Amino acid sequence: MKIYTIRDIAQMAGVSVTTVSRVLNNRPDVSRETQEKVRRVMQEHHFVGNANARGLKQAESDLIAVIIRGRRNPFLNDLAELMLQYAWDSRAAFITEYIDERADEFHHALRLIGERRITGIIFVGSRIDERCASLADMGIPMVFATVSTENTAMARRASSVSIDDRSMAREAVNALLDRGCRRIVVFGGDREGTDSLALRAQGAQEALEARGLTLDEGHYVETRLTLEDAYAAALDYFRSRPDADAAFCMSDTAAMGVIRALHDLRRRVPEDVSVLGVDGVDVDEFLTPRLSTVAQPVQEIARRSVEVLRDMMERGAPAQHVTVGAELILRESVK
Amino acid sequence: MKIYTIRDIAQMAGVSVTTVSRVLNNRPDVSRETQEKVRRVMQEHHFVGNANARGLKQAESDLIAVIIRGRRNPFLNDLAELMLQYAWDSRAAFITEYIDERADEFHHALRLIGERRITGIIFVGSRIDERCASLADMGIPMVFATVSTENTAMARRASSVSIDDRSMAREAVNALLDRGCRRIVVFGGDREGTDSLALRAQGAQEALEARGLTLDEGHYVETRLTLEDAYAAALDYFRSRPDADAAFCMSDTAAMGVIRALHDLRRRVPEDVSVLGVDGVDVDEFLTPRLSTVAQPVQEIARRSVEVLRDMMERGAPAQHVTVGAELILRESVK
DNA sequence: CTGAAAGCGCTTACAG
DNA sequence: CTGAAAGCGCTTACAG
Repeated sequence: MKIYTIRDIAQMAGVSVTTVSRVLNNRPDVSRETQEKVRRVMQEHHFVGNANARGLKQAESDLIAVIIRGRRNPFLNDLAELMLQYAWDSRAAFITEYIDERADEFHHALRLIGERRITGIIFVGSRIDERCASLADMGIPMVFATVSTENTAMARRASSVSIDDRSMAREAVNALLDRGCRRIVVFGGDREGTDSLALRAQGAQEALEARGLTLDEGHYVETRLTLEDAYAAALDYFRSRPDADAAFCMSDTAAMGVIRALHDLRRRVPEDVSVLGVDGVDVDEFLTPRLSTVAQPVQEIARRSVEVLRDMMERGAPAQHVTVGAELILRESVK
Repeated sequence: MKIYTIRDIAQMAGVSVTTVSRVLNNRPDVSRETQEKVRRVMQEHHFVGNANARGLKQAESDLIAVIIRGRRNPFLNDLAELMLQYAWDSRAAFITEYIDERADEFHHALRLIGERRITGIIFVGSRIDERCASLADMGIPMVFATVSTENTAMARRASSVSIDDRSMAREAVNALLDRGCRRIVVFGGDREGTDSLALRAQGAQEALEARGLTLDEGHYVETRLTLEDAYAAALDYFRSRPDADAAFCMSDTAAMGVIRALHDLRRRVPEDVSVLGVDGVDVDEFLTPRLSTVAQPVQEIARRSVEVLRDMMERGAPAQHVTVGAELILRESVK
């Protein structure tokens, strides 16, 4: 078995490389016989075009990069998977690039632009890095999925598709309050800034304040939203605060860690402490107790992100900010 | 902001493109001053080389593809992640390619060879497709991670790094038998063939037969190893077999589905039914009950896979078959 | 230590 | 409908 080039195929089919290229790209201006002949030869020899050569020459073809923060985040993985599905019928090619949770997305994006000449970017689960605006200035359309850039300096240049994190968090905490919980602890990330986690912290605080309660530091636990870190943070918190009666966790993964910590402290979920997560991943309903969550509409976020990006790429549409609805799903983990 | 080429840099630095290329590739034969000058210009302009052009020309550079079956499998994701870490200090570049669980890996590999001119492949969690041997004939070294090709027709051409699935399964079932379980059900995949799942089925059967028990069809449940399918299969099975006292599941994910089904049927784990999984993913110890498992040594599999592949690529080493040890970890889900 | 030139495998005006 | 030729941005002998 050998790797054939377009030139080999041309020779074997008795046509020019130009013609083979045309067939390869499904151009209409090739006679049916020629087309069939070339196609037959290509198939016989398992011909696959060299993407490097194609990418080098054909700079105007669309190549979209989906940059995903964290290979091990099931929610983001699901989202990326769905995007690729929605992208399937698009003329553009998609490549996925996983970056470390703490990596610099600006740097990675810049590299992909130089190295692979990508022409559009979807950031999945990224932080908001204002430097990315300079990429938009290069004429690279981009959309941030799951986080809103609407109230940032790059609002007019970078699109975003996200839930309304703030009102979602308000609603979530309200649900806990409505069920009689009063001593609510929040497990979240950095409260500064304008990213999803900061907005959720604000929403939670607003809900509490509306009922005359406060979210003082002691009831806001800042942690990475991983199993390990959330578990450790929860163990630590609940040991000193045996009276807490509910936990609002900013990811389902964090909620799992928190629940395990509560079990270890012999506190029952939901009888003693109600636990509510965010994201809505598959595993939620297979846990014991089944995990309550604020489910993000993954399908819709995926679909809209691809649509918005293509609008920008194909029609030169301006940046848009799409807000999609989240759904509060109460299961066994909430009383 | 503009995308600069090596030519732009050469012009700005007052040298030839050849020299810029040399600096870019850290060749020693460039004077220090020239080197610094060029490097400065590159940095100032955020220069990033075009990977297409490089890949087109430099066919002899090493590009390794890690082909992962299933984007949503946490175990395989972890494995891939670790491989990339071990690969970090290697001179070769790695690209990851996720393929659908039921996709044709041969086809994908062939495409990558043609499109990207990859020079080595690691199949992560793949089935054994004998057609892949023809890729080996093209001189593309390959290693199958997590599944052994030792007793297949491609043993001499494709390496593999895996646990001893058969004896591992024997040991797992023995552990259940030792704890007094007698009516053991196995949730696994296709029993035909020589892949990991078939080997595990054999091992389980051997363990039972050694004690005069049999693994007849009724106690072997064939299912996809997903949460949903394992859950449905378990619900179905345990409804008609209320006397089963243990379940050996061929993945931790499947075990989670099985446990949830048992809860729904009001059967206690482990008091009524012990449950044992395979893989050893992070989430296991955060579940309730904590999941017992046969942990695969991910780190070692990742490291050895990269090593074996590099041996083949750099030293032309023949195909090797590495067996790594699995570890039985008994936690709360087993009585 | 440095540069001019050929060429990797394609695509795309351009000409017929 | 078809082909000859230029060129995408690099790397790499080769010559100096």
